[in-house]
Amino acid sequence: MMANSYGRPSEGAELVSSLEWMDDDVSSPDGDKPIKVQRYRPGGMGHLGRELGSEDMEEGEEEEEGQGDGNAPKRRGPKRKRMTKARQERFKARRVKANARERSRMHGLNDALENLRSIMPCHSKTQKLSKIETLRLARNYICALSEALEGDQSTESRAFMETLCEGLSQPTSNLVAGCLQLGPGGFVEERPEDRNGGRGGPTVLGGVGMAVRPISYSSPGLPSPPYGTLDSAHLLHLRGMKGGAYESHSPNDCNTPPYDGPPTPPLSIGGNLVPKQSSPHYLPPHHYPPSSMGLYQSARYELPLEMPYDSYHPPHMAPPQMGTVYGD
DNA sequence: TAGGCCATCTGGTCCT
DNA sequence: AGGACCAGATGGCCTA
Repeated sequence: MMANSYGRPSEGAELVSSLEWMDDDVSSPDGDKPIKVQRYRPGGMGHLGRELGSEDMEEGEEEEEGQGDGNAPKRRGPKRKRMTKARQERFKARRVKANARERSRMHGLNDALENLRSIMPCHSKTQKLSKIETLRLARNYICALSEALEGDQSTESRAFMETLCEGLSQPTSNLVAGCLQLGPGGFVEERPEDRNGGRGGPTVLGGVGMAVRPISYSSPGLPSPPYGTLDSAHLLHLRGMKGGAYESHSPNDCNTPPYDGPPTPPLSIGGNLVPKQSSPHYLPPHHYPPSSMGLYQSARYELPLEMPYDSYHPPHMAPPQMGTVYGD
């Protein structure tokens, strides 16, 4: 079997699946026309001569009407046409073409998704956002920019970051936080507490108008990383709470249902991956709760990093510097 | 080994 | 009839 770069079956793999199926006729609620229900039996190889359904019967074989299990209800609906060799071939060809079209369609969809990724504020070629996270982030990005345009918030504000992180998984939130902190054009100013070994994040000055620091706060009752601070993504757990500050009432507003997954650590900074050990604040992956494996997968990549490890501090580490960096 | 993500195949439905 | 779109199912890959 041919395999593409993902190790998946590709061209030429048509008509091969591991499904064995049977047709059942079930009356629709109005009892009018029957609904064909396929019951899958995974793993069987007996499908190989059957994947074309009843149309793949031996030439000249009549439909199984009245055959087989005598207790089985008679098939309703129009009698199927006899399957000739020519029909078999046409059916196969049609299926092969349909598969190719479907592949092509999905590739187009993926290309569009890749284009979307490329304009996301934390686009990274080494740490690819999953499809669902790309869509969530895109939505948040639009909302955040809209609010910024309306003058409600600055792109440097904490609110902007919060909007951006709404509904995202913790790793993605951290990725966004990291990228906005150390994004292109920005530079990191080492603060005194950093030099003294204190816990503090980098301060971003200048840049592209997105110098945003993730929020750091204590949160009783919520799972928290060992270092005792949380970034803005943890606010998401409060958003869905009844009467909470982030409760959403309108499907049209920019609130996003909270992401229910457990918190996970930062993995990327400035579009690159966090080094596995070099940062004094780096927490090895096995210390994290298992979630959002998609981004973990990217941890196998070993960067390249654009900044020295020593200057990196996970977003969690940045204590609030209200009034210093934020726009609000 | 479990769980997340993904590509692919497939049949159904709708539309032209 | 055929194409586009969709959702379900499946298996591969990867990481913890």
